[in-house]
Amino acid sequence: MSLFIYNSLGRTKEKFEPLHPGIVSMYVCGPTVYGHAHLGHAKSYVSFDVVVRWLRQSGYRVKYVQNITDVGHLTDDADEGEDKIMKQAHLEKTDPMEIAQFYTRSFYEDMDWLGVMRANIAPAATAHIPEQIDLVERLVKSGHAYEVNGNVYFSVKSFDGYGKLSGRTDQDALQSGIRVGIRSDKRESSDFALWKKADEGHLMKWNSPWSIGYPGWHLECSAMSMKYLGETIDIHGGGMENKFPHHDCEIAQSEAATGKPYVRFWMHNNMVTINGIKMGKSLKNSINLKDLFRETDPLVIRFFILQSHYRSQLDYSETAIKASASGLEKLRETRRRLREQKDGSGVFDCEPFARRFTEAMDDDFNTPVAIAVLFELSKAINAALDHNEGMSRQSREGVETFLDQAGRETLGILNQEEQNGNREKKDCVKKLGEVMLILLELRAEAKKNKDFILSDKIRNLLLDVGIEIKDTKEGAIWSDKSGG
RNA sequence: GGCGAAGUGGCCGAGUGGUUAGGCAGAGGUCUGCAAAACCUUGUACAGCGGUUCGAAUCCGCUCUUCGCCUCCA
Repeated sequence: MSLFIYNSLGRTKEKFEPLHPGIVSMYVCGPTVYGHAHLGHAKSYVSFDVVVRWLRQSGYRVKYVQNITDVGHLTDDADEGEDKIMKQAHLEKTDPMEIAQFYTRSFYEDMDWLGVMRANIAPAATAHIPEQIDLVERLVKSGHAYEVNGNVYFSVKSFDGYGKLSGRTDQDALQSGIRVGIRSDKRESSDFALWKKADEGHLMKWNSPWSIGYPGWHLECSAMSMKYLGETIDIHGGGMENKFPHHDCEIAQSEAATGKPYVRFWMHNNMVTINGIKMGKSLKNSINLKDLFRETDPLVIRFFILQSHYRSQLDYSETAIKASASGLEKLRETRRRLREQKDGSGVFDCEPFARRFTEAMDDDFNTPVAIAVLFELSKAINAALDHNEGMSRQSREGVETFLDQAGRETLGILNQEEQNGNREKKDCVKKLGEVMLILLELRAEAKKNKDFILSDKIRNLLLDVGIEIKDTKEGAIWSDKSGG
């Protein structure tokens, strides 16, 4: 069995083999940190988190780099517009670096809630200015870039195959679409900035051979990807909206500088929409994760995201989230039930499910199908446990191992207990268990005496504080549903 | 205008040339003091119109609609 990945470059699924056997180099475009993360960020980073996890499950050593863009780029490639981080700094009456730091921390906080594992290296653009200057120098020397008035531009004409990723290869057609009358030193309007001279009052600026200024907005990914992963990497991921111009520019400047292929597999994840319209910071319709987490278990959000394919648009609605919450709860319930189950004699083989799960994941990370397999497994497990013979110890352990590997390690959706199990809370949890035993015993006594008013009262009052009691054949069991 | 993606049952959402995706919601049932959970049963879906084919929702063409990119954006 082998892994197939949809490569945006070529638009087909291709068999994945890393450049160096056993080791995968992977770079994913990180966030620009000038505001709190929203649901769109969640979709992107959860999706790539699962990609990394699955590659690791498949036995690869993955070197995963995800940058933090802490330089505010201009809102426009035509030398106009404002620097977003600087703008936010003005708004918050502080300086750009504080803005960047604040929102970087906020970003990681949200990603932690979503169970997104940290990248191996998370380089900041501002910490790699020399590397970026270096790359620009290489391009100037080789004739792919030119300097005018302290600004340096990449000459698109000098690079054959510009636009091959997005399919925008006809530069003349592109030019005609670009509005006229821009004030710029560019030779061609499709040329893009590698280095910009800082205006008066621009706060984030560095010395360079050309001017005191700041790097162009495509540059950091190329420079940092090459520094940490080499000149040719296996996988580069990012949002679809970055195909053009960002990724096409990255390819051009990188390959022009090295003469080698920049990226072997390009992966692009699709957008989150609300009522069919793209969610975006600029559109002011984005759903802030911190707000969302107030009402919804972050892992429900993760599950909701993984229930659709990463290359599909995901339409947000409250009813869709609720449906996901119920679905995930069903899987969690099965996981819990399995854990509390006494040994029986029935034999249960989860191998067919494991095989189908692997097939789904190997088919371009098809998490919706993988999750469907878990639902079918859940049904089969429950049916087996409902049966008088139950499940033998060996069978149960086999199923638990698979569920931990698939649901927890790979998809990251069945790890609630771990999240709740903060060290400092351990003692509390233990005490709660003891207290619950007492309550359940009292309730059992009431039931025995047919005092259903009292037994129901105990159950209802506990439910009010988030503890659910269920009567089963083997007596009452309880679970804490309040912990998120 | 150029480049690209997509239209699936009440909702979300996979997939595919002929055989059940899955989840949520709904209906009926089993179990239960009741509840919850679980299980069983239940849904003649694939935008429209042509064409290819023994057979298409799946391939081709046209039409309609939606969305993304062509300004920063996950």
